[in-house]
Amino acid sequence: MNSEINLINELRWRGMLQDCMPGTEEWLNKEKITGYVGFDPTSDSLHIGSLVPILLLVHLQRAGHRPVALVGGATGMVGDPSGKSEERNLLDEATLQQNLEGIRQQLARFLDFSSEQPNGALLVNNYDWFKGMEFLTFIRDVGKHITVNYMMAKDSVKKRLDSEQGMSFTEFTYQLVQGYDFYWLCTHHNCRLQMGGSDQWGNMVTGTELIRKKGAGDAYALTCPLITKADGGKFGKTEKGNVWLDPAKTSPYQFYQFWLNAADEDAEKWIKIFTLLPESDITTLIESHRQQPEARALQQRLALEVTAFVHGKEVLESILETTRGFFGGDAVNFIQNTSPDVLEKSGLPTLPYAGEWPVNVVSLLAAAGVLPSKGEAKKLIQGGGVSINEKKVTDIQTMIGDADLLNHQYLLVRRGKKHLDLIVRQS
RNA sequence: GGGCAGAUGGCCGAGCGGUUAAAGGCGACAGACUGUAAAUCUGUUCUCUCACGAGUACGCAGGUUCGAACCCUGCUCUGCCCA
Repeated sequence: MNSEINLINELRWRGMLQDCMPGTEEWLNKEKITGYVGFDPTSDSLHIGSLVPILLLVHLQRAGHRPVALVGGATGMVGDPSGKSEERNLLDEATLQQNLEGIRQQLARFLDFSSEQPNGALLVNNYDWFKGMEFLTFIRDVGKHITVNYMMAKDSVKKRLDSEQGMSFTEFTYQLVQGYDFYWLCTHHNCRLQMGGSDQWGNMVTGTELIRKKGAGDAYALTCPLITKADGGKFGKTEKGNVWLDPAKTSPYQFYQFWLNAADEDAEKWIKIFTLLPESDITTLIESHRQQPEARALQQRLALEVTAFVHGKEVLESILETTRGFFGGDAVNFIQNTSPDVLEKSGLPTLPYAGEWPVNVVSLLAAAGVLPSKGEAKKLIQGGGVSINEKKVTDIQTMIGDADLLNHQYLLVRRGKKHLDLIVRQS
């Protein structure tokens, strides 16, 4: 815990500061404060996109301030229109509960929640203060302070008002609901800072406005840029969908691969944002990477740090070993000389197969689940995209039998260049 | 309650009686080139089939026709406008 860290400077050089309200920096330097970030319980796991707000809290705590993580049990029932072109579906209460629990557990990894710390983290759920709230109370105590004119001026609202889709009253009200969160935290925990992605700016400002109007004093807001990819694609997506923090949803091996595959340009930005490495180390890394981009030192370090941060050092070890084995040299040889234990722990996708034997490649790939159907398997093979045990399969008639098994049970299937699956034969 | 517009493949968006498994774009996957990069070029992209082929599909349900995503009827949903 280093209370000498200047939060704003720290965020600034890392490229994590998009905007902050005037006076925020002076105020942060003057005293130890409490700040919060809200998380959306739309799924039972956080994904790497939410890693950014998590890191905002981590930096906050490292700078000696108290971080509060708010899970939106109430707001999740409403749905934030920011950045959404369509009205959102409402979640039912049971799903929401389950999602909250999942998120709660994940957050505990990254923040120090111990109550002995003067700046120990706090986890709150806005459902707790909204569940007893009555409609009349809300419109009298909250709605009265903010004009509709003010609310309509927000980008998120304006955009939807102009669209054909329109916007429901529920979503329109969202900024007030979130604003009240801020007010509640301000009055109950003296929390006067809200942080979040830049799409949250409007909502956050409404909160500070509400706090001021209700006579609770000054409050501040700080946003961080949304993470982008150099090629314009969506950050945090792979062909399998979102990259999750939950190892059951995205295996640590895939997680590691995601970062390792970062484009050069992205890697430079991401290593500042997603790791806690000091500035001097990062400068050196970037420098050496520019000298020798093909060494991929930057991507490797990025993948290593983030994987260790999310999944722990132990898991990382086996991933590194597996990755070296598979991409470094002789993958077939590697499998033959590696204990099943290591292979498994790395989270390399293993697929059991217990069907007919010997078997046609196409049937095998479909049956084992490497590819969704025989048709797919065939197309890929014909396109030259499949190899088994590092030998390209050229003929869809190829038969696979005992002679092909590694260690009497494994088949290494490579789809494209970098998708590996291990088929395990069950006899 | 009244008027208007609309509902097409993962998304956007053409089609408006046969040659439409449905143009084009985006996205996605693969190949070549590379550094497990980016950019570029090429191929694939409803399901099943080695293939010939077959089966499903254009909001839902019926109908007219030799033949319908396209025409008719009813319904559902969405948006806009009026009361």
